[in-house]
Amino acid sequence: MSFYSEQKKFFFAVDCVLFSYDDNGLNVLLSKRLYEPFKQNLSLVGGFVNENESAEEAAKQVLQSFTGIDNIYMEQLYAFTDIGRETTQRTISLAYFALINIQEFKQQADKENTAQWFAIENLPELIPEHTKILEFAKERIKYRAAKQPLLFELLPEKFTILQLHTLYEKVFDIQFDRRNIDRKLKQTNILVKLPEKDKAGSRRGAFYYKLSEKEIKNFTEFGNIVPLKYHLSM
Amino acid sequence: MSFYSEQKKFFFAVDCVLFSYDDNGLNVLLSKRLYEPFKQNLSLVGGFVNENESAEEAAKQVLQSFTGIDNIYMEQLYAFTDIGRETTQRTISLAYFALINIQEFKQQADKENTAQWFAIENLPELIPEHTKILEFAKERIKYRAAKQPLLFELLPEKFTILQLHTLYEKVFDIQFDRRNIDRKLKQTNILVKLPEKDKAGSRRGAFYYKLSEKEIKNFTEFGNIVPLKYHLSM
DNA sequence: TCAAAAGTGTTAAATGTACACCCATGG
DNA sequence: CCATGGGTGTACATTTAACACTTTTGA
Repeated sequence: MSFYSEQKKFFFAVDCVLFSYDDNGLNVLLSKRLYEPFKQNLSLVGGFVNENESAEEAAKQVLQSFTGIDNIYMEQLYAFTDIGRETTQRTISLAYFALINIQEFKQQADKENTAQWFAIENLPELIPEHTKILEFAKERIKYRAAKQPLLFELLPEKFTILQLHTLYEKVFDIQFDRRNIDRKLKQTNILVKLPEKDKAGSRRGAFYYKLSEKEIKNFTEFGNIVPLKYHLSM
Repeated sequence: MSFYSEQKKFFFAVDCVLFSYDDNGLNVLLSKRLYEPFKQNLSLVGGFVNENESAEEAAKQVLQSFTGIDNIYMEQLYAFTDIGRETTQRTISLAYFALINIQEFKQQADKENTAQWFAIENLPELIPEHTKILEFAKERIKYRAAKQPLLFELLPEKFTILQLHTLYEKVFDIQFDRRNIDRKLKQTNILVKLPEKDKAGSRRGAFYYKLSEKEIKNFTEFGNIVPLKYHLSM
């Protein structure tokens, strides 16, 4: 096609901000870069998009290759297209945002063994663009968590209300009144109380809950799990 | 760079959903495609990204070339990367969303004279991907209009409260109680009442308002200009 | 003087938030 | 029996939305 032949072509990559959650709070997966520029530096996990796949497929593939997990929650974040982002070759980067339950993470899936979790409170220096992408991702997780049942992606199947509550506090970096947030969470009806208790935290024990498959289907939005003033707009 | 040389490259285009507003409601600018595939079909205005520009610059350039306007409100919408979107050549498309005051539109800026406004209620058939992009844009305008002072971009500098109110109704396709929305709009303090009146609509005449340069700087969010139930999340 | 649109206030309901006490249990 | 975290309810403040009458003025 003559019209197309006049046009330039670009490298096209995906960068994934993969979050997990543990006692340190939120973590993000970084890996050592295996190629220039910034070879050996830590960076978000990513890869080039191939001819025969969409960016979404490429991102899924990246995540699968680093974690060994197949069906990871993932959404498109933002496209970064500035020139001179990387010094050697101009590359279009499409950022994705993803969440996993860290208990399902399989380190050995990462053949090169270059990937490592870092607490988001204590990150190494990244290339400026990745720092920016991370900022977008931290906004996005707060934005969604306030409105949608998203944070469950970070927890095991069974969890206590306190675990969930604490997760909200870590994500928002704010303390929430236990009585209010617990009640709101329970009122959603997307939680099913299990007969078992987690006895680790107290003598009395706290009941485990899981997501209700049935209710989650019809469920659309939280009525303000977190106080309105902490809601973001995007 | 040997690593890069193994990677595929892609065409990279921007597609812009440019909205304007008049008595017909919201309009979108479409143009006849000058190249295959779908040559002569109507499509969103767009263009390829050049080597020496970011996607944002490319989109600004597209909008400027079709409208003659320089500083157009614009934001990134979503990247569409599916294979087989277009039949001949695989192209990555980054969609942008933009708003103008139709009174500033200069038809003659469009050298090929291929661009035309269409009421969004009455659009011709577009390629499926552009239909999808438009859906994203219609969501986005509602999402933002509910929270941010965005719709002013569609109006002339001076406007009446009724014009603004009607615009909200067209965007959301809902009737809003005049007493509530007018009061909320005025309470924001981002509106300045002008001494002049628009006498076209009534004997009494309705005061013109304009945006307050001063207040708009500090302004962040509407407290629910439109009822909460009409808010979207993205 | 009247028709037609502009302008404005009140109230009831729902929602959000602050707050404190009892419960169950294992040691 | 008591220390520890688990579990729950109430009341007040704020926000939201429904609703209707008065004003202005040109013809």
